[in-house]
Amino acid sequence: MPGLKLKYKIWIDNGGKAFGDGPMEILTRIETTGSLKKAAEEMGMSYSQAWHLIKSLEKRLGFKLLERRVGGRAGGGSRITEDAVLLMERFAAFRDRTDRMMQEYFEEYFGEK
Amino acid sequence: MPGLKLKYKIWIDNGGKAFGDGPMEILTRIETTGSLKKAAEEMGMSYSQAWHLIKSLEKRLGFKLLERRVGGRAGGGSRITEDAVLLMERFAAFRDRTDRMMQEYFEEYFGEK
DNA sequence: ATGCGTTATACACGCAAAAGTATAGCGCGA
DNA sequence: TCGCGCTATACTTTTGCGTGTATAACGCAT
Repeated sequence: MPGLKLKYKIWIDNGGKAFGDGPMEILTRIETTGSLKKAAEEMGMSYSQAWHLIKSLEKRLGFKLLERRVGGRAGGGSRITEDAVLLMERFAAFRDRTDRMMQEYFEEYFGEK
Repeated sequence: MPGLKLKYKIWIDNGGKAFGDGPMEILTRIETTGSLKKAAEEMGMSYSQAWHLIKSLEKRLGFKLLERRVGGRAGGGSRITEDAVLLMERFAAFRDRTDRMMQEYFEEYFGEK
């Protein structure tokens, strides 16, 4: 069976998607740009979509991911909360570890050789 | 973070989904019913959807999953091939092993305790 | 030879989810 | 006090996919 590859999606759930790789990327970009709008643009997604995403995540997680600032010279901006940082660290560690294991197992069961 | 659960989807890919839990269930039901139509009905999916699914899987896998019989007393029927049996066994073993590992790791990183 | 139940396949439809559009509010700095 | 750029949110549009419908072929049994 040549060419077959393993693919998978992992997410944290609480009555719907509460966190995953997509949110991870958005939060990372908010961290560097200081703005939800800029983060969305970088990822080629609409601001409203990104906003709805963050909103639903916060609702399902039960805590805030962003500290918002509205108005001001630069119009405002957003920064990620301490809770968000903690969640991102945990998720990244979990995801990296499972990824290594999965690839190893997959090779074992479906590898060429 | 109470109530948070791990969810994930795993599939084998070759330019699109080539195998996963859905196909696994269909094939299992074909095995017991001897019919793609009956298997689809049991799962509450339309025959055309089930047929398209099997067709695309076979195309991506590069081998046949079903031995079809058209016509005859009972109208015909389908049985799964030896290749399909082998694939199902491997996938089930892989999936069960990864599932145990993932739950264990998730508890480690996100467990209450 | 006729009917029945299955496989085979094309085609049209509906609906829910995703994406875009529009509009309002905010607050600092010029 | 005016404008700019961001957050906030409702509303509209689109699109992809699941689903149903229709039609044909097949072959065994009666």
